[in-house]
Amino acid sequence: MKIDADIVLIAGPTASGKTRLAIDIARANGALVLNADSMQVYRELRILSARPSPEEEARAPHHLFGHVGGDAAYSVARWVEDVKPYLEAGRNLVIVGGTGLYFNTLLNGLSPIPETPDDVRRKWRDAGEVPTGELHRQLDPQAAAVLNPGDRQRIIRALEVHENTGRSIIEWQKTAGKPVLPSEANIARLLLMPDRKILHERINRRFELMVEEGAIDEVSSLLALNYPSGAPVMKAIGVPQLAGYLDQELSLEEALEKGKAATRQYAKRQSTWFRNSFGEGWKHV
RNA sequence: GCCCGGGUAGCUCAGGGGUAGAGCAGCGGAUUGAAAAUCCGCGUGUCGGUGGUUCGAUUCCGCCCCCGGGCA
Repeated sequence: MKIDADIVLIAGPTASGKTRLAIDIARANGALVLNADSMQVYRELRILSARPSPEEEARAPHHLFGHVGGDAAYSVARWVEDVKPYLEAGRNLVIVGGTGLYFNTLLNGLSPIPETPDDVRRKWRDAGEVPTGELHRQLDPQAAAVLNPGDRQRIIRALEVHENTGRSIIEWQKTAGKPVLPSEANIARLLLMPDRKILHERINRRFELMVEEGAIDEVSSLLALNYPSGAPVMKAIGVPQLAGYLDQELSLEEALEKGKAATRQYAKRQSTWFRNSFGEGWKHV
């Protein structure tokens, strides 16, 4: 399937068929496939993150898949830095994934907030015992007015930015970022949005397939690395559930059910994002 | 066949003469350096069927059906 564009963006919820479409287009377009999925970047999760198999990767060049370790402090900012060299090289690209934030950043950029040094970041992230409501009370007035009192992750981010820069994150965010994609490029945006019922069936089947293909061993190897429990890779869908099975807190049946449910819930959040943020300019395929 | 227990939301179950709730599942929404994260919102229902009592029955009574368990 050839697409008349230098850069093809493919978005869609998990299990919607992105990988296959990306490979087809990359082959037809002579493009390379870039990953836009926040979990497929992690080396340790090939099966559970539904990363393309070695056979699939052999059908077209794949980049930014499994290229970082789960102990890395990865983020959308680092992902953008990883993508830039490919844009500068002017290659034909297929950028595929399910992370709405990554696509938004590609198209709109990030506000120019200074990077938070590790010590400041750690100070707030390690505030484990402090109740979220207490952290919310420590926010600057602007952030306090905007952030939900229960939204611990955004509260912590706002606190670290304020401490590091002396300015509210809300102020910083008023400065729009610069789009990452070059304005002169010919860009096609494709969105896969299968019917919810069909998607659920595919998700359920795929989770069982993952376990048949060795997802439990994958989790057990990951656990052996002793990464901090808060590391993003440890929160990937399927990891906590299968870890629960390995710890004998869940039966295999329960772990499967919880893993499938978590995946369905994730697909729903993705669908919400795409439905409401990816309007104009995205073609449903 | 008889005796118990039970049939209430998709699932597990609570309730009880004024047409019903909880958890899970599900649905809607937000989303600026952890984003597969994090957060906000929403009960979606012939209360097994059918007669009766009652102003009013999902609730009480009768009969029937179904599912467990026990006795034969």
